[in-house]
Amino acid sequence: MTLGSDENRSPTTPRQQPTRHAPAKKKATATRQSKSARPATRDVLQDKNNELSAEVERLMAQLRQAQETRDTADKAAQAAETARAAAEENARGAGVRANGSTATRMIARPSHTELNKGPVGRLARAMGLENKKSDYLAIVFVDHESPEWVLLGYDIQASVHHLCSRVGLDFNVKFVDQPPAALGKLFRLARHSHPELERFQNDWATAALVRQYLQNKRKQENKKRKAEAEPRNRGNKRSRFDDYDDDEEDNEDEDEEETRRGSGRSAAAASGDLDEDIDEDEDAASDADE
DNA sequence: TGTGATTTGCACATCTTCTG
DNA sequence: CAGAAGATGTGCAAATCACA
Repeated sequence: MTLGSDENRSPTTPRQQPTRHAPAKKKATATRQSKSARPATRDVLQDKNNELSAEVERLMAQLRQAQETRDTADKAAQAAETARAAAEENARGAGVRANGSTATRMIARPSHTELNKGPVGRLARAMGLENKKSDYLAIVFVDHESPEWVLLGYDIQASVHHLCSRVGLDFNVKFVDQPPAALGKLFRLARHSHPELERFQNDWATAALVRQYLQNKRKQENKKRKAEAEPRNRGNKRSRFDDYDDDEEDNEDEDEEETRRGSGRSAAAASGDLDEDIDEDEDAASDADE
């Protein structure tokens, strides 16, 4: 669609010869205009219309070009990603073969139903570690050639738990509400610490560990809070006239809660050296990734 | 487009394991 | 042995999917 074009004109309408100063269309429309219409205004509007048409054409061309550029870039990125994945897979395969362990294959996330099947050890089983409790629960020393890497001597689970606080996850917040940046950082660090975690598509195993950990943490927090509230509520029956004090205490509780949350959040983020550690880890991880 | 089935994530309760 | 920490079972709500 082009504004001001002649496309919509009836084919029966004879095209008038354009003059140098007054285009045919203008003349044709002018004859149909009422006498009260001002020719000067019409000309200005028509000029404006033509200008806008040209602008639209220009922007459409720009858009087409941008889309083409983007498509090309997308294709290039996709090709690069494929090549990178293939190279990683090769390297990993070579490493595994060198260690004499089993061949690597990506482990897809099991469905909820699948995960819930069976008596115990759902997560470990889903991760393929049901027979390797040593990997899942006991200590696995990672190859630590990089001296700045500090997560040594932790098992997968402990590493993930440790990373939860290190990246500053808020234990009062649900998994889905955790900042994506923090989770991304956690996944990256976990993969760097335990390369076997790379086998799990989209870090679902790490996510499951984090989810479970957060759940238990919240449970413990709630339990603590209940326990704290219990003795105060018990034997503390008040009359209706104590409303004022009640409110004040409620406020105190809220302040306490806020402080607790704040300290919880800042426990990981507030200490400067911890942040530095995380940054260093991140750098190390990204270096390693590259 | 409405509806039933399935999946997913969560809270809560309970059990198991570990630790001092 | 008690308490802490982690794992699991159950039920619920919301999201998603498949189908008439």
